[in-house]
Amino acid sequence: MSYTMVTDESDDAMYSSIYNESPSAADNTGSGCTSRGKGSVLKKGPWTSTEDGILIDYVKRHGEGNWNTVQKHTSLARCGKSCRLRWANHLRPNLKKGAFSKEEEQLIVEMHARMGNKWAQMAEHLPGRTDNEIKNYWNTRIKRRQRAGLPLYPPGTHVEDLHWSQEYHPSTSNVTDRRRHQDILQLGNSKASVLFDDLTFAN
DNA sequence: AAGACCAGCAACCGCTACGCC
DNA sequence: GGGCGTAGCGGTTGCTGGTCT
Repeated sequence: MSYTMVTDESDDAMYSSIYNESPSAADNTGSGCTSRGKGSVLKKGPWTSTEDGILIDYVKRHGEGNWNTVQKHTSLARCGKSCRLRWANHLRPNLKKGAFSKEEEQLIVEMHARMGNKWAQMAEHLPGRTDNEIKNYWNTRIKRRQRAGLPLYPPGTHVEDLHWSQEYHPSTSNVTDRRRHQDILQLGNSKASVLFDDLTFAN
C-alpha cells in the first residue's frame, strides 16, 4: 500500500476546517508550531499539491534552512517545522520511493544492532531514504516479529557489538537512549531459542 | 455487501542541542 | 552565563486503504 497524503484543493478546505479547530493548532505554544504576530492560524494535516509547489518554489529561491521564514515569504500557512519535515521526507530531490531492497533491510538491521534508535544516523548510510521511513519500517518490523514470536535480530547479527563503540558515540547519546536500546535487545533475545526463518528480510 | 480489524504511512508533538545576542 | 529562537531528532498519533470475517 502506498499513498501520498497529498490532497487536492477541494480537500484543502475540508482539512483546514478540521485541523484548524484543533486545540493544539489554536494553542501553538511552546515547542510546537507557532503563529506569531500576524494572528494567522497555521494549517495542519495533510499537504496539498499546491502547498508542495509553493514550498518547492521557496526552496529553489532561498535554499534549504530558514524554515520559519517560509511563512513570511510565501502564502503558506505552515509552520517551519512542518515545512522542514515535508521537504525532508517528500519533496527534496533524490528521494527513493518504494519498498526497501533486501540490501537496505539488512543494513538497517545491522545498523540498529549497533546504534539503536538513531534513525537520522542510519538515514545517512541509506542514500535517498529518510529517518522517518526507516523508523516506520523498523516499528513495523518489530510488531511483525513480535507477532511471529521471532527475535528482533537474526542470528549472526552482531548484537554483541553494542558496546557503544566507533559508530555509536556515547557523547551524543544519553542514558535513556542506552537503556531503551537495551530493553529492545532484551525483547529480541528473549526469543532467541525460536528458530529464525525467512521472515528476516523477506518482510 | 458491509463492518471490523490491521498494516503502513504521513504528520504532529515534545524535547534537546546549538547558535546568537 | 543566561535567555531566546531555530533546527533537528525520536516517539507517538491518527488517517487511509487493504484484508478478513
